[in-house]
Amino acid sequence: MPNYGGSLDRVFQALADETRRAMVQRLIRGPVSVSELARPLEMSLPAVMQHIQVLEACGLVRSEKIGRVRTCRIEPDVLRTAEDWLAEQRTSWERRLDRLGDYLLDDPGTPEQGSL
Amino acid sequence: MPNYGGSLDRVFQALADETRRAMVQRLIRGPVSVSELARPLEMSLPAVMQHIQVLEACGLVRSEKIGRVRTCRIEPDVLRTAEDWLAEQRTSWERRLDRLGDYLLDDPGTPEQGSL
DNA sequence: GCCATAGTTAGGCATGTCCTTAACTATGAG
DNA sequence: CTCATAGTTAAGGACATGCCTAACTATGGC
Repeated sequence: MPNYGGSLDRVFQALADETRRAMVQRLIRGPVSVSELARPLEMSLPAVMQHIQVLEACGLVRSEKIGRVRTCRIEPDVLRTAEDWLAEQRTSWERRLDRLGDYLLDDPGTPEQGSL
Repeated sequence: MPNYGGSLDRVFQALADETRRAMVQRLIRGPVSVSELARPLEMSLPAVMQHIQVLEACGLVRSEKIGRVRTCRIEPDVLRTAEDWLAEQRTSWERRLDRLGDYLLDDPGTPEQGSL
């Protein structure tokens, strides 16, 4: 069972914004400069910068400045961390359903309750 | 390719809080009353109620009041929606890495750039 | 009917988020 | 050097979030 630290807070928070999800989807296709990232977005450059900072703060994105161009790239590990947490919940749910099914087949007396 | 609507905003937002993730984990184990949900949490009941409302608003949780007890249960579909989005990003990333590998093996001239 | 239990509503406060404009720095082209 | 490009910093405004307390309603046990 992974640890997840407090980092899930920041990752899910980062992904809870349409603009930042669009940025992630763009960066999945390959590294890109700040102004290239900003181009399809209808907002000021400082606003874009702030989104990038949120993505960097949670480790979803890394960036490097060469000359006057900052190039951003995705960091897929953190994306995986979030996916893992969700998968863990889903499998817990599925295991519970299985146990519940077995139980009901065995002794169809009392309905479900609590941890079972 | 799924649609995801604007619902991902609310789901990720809901999951971006430690307390609400703890609630989800508890509810995965089975349906539970409001005060039972509140017990392990160090906050007032109204605060717990507000968290439940957030979880219900994004469809992660459904609840039903019988007598004076409100019983909450998880709604796993929405959890799956979030997981699907993340999986989609990851597989896009993996496919891109594959294409990149093929390309570099084929003609190791120009480095990666843009959509490739 | 009386009281404890379970939940709800209302109001308020501190902090966080998302965006803006204005002014600024640094780099590359000519 | 001069100018345009690429990005950055600072300050502030509008609104959302997460929590609280106080006061309230509804139900069930006796």
